Amino acid sequence: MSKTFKEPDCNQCKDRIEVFKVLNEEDLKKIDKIRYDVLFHAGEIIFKQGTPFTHTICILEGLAKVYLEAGSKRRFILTLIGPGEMIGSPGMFIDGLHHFSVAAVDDSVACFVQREIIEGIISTNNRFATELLKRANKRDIQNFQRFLSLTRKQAPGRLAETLLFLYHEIYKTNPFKITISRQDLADMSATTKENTIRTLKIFKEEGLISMTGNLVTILNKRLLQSVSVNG
Amino acid sequence: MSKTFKEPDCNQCKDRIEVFKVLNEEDLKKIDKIRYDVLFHAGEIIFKQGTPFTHTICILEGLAKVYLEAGSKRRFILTLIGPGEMIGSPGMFIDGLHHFSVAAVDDSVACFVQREIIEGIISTNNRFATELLKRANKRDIQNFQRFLSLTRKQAPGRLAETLLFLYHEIYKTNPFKITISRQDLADMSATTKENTIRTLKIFKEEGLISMTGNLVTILNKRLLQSVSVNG
DNA sequence: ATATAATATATTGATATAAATCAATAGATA
DNA sequence: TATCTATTGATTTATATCAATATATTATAT
Repeated sequence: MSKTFKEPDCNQCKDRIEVFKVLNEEDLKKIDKIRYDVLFHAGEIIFKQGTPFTHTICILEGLAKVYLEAGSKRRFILTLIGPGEMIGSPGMFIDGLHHFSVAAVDDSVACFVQREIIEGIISTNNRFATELLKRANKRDIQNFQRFLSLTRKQAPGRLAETLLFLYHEIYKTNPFKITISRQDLADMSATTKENTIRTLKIFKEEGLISMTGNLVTILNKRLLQSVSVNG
Repeated sequence: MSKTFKEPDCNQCKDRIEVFKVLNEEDLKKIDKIRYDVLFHAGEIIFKQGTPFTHTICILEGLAKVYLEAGSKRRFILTLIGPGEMIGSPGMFIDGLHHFSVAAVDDSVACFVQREIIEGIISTNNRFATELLKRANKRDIQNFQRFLSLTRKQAPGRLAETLLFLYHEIYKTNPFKITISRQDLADMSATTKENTIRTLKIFKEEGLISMTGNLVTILNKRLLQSVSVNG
């Protein structure tokens, strides 16, 4: 963790972060007053699972991974988050703890807002509460998809899904240069790094993708999608 | 689906359903006015995934399973629900569709409340909205646990978890007579019925449980818990 | 700045194993 | 009697694990 600074104002985020669109002048002022930005270097931890949940964050620049850990074993990456999303914590209203860890993948700037401020707005601005409920529902639906992926698909299907997610949701260009490691790809696809590498090789041999170093090109999106869907 | 009737009033549910505790007189009146009960026989479907989400339900009597389906393949049981919980749908505020199916396991009575009424209360009673957010967070935390179970534990660990869930959350006595099938046990543990039966046999041989027909006795809870935790 | 050492990440191969699948039979329920 | 659920056995297979090497990245010293 390094530099603490403060510059972009909240109106920018009102435009680009879905749940903030319903905030009024007053709400934004409350946030703007106490918010601050922190620069994280690639690899640094932003939130640690199990620690007190004191602030929500928004990634203003860069990319972060949100993941579950348990014991010393394997990690499970819930999602990657770039600019445009607020990261709260399911610990809000429950035990006041973080239930996942968040780490910077690229050098990233995160905006910190005290949890109490957000809770206050929830209790006074009903549209905001409703917006958060909507977001929770979206997350539920995504989680359901994830359950089906984990129980019905085999590893190649899940890896194909991960690659399409990276293309559609994160890097948005083709080809794209991944900044996450092979281990991260594995942790997103619920498999091992060895298996991931082997499967990527097969994808290359079958002409689904090309991949040199960290530059990925999706060559046959239709087929990749078919692998993703049919498992 | 059979008999439509109406008798118990909402005050009973205000006491026993967490999210209803914050409802005021007026809210309860709105609900009481339009609610109705339906008796479902064991095996009958209450909600079908993909159909319009028109009513929330509460199970007043009996037991229901909430599950995901995809294609003709395997099902994934998200949870079992008895009296004391409201079943909404993540389709609320999103696409107005059900994203899971619900079926009666035992003969069950379900109370139906029009979705619009619930949505109306959300928009006027902030405490209710907050209560639902809290519930969404709880669900998130449970989902995280589930993700870890699916990715880190092997089948015996997940089955042990299922048995303990049945004991702690559903039947609450020991021994308990399960009303769900072996296939259901498998669908809760993300494995096959054959594997489930074989693993139950091992649990019996190792003195963790005894099981004759559908009567389950947890003999060594400590060890069963250890299997559940360590996978 | 450049070379070299040290460390982390990526890759390939060989092996072990949990668990799915297929198949047949037994038992329970309608 | 017929149909659905449960059980046991044999076989296959996806994938984890272990082990070794290669490549890339970072740190350190000259």
